Amino acid sequence: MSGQPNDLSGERAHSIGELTREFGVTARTLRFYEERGLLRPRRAGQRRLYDRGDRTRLKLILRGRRLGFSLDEIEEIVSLYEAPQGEAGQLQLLLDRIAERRAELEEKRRDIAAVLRDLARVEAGCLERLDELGQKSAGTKRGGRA
Amino acid sequence: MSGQPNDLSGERAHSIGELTREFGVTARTLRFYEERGLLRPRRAGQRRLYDRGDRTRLKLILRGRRLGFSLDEIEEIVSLYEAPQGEAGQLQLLLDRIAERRAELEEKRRDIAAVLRDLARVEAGCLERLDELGQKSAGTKRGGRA
DNA sequence: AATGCAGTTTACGTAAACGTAAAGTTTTGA
DNA sequence: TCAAAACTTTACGTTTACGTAAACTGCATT
Repeated sequence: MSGQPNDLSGERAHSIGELTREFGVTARTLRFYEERGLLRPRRAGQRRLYDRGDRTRLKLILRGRRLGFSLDEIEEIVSLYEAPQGEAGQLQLLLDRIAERRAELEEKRRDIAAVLRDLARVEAGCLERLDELGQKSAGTKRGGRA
Repeated sequence: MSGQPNDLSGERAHSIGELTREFGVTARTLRFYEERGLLRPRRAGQRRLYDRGDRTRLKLILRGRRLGFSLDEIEEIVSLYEAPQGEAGQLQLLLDRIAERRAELEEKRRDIAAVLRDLARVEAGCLERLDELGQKSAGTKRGGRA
């Protein structure tokens, strides 16, 4: 019903070229991530085939990249999502790591808020100044406020 | 009243060593930022002296760094804060650049929210699982729920 | 006078994250 | 069928953001 013989996922897999277009990354980048162990597409002969899971992972990777995490950190974060159903000790460790990451993310969030606030300030100054200029230019044309 | 002869700022300037301790960066980093034009401490002979303005700039730089901006981008962002009081065309350009940066920052913000949401999910799963384990262990000790 | 500390310049080294080129294979459309 | 397009591996190159080492200077102790 869904196409290829061993289409277990119920969805069509994608070639590397399709991925590059969809996500705006180069093939080199995708191969590099695979080399680093961040992606593990299956193969059809030599060719790589990316299924839904691979695409999900890629999204996570790029998200981390935009936030300035290193690939090592991204690997750690992504691994948190796919953590094994360990016993109590493992689970506690996992919770600890989650807490650490959360703290970092919240720092980043504060940083963003600060920059946005500063930008808003500069913008306000700009607008004010523009307004002044508008007044003056209007005055020049029409003879001023008197 | 405030100390040194040419203390125009009304505050004491800091040596490079003090800065490294205060901000947790190496002296190499500070010199590198200066080489890149991101910082311009004044000098007392050879020695660098960092005043309040330099420290403010450094804070901005490190903030940008934590958010994953390149030093080039950081330079651009910081320069927005200290933009000249240009004429209308300049001001409009400035507003455009502010808008661009704001868009990026808001994407980052969404990314952060997404990661935090995912982490919360994993955490919830962990806690649930821990709870189950607690139940079982209690059961083992006390003979179970019946 | 000697030592040590904090700072300086100069310069080569390095890790991360890819870019780029070469050379070969496989798929696909005319 | 056959050439272009898409993909493969291998390998060296490049940029960014510093690290690290060497050699020098000035100042404060001992």
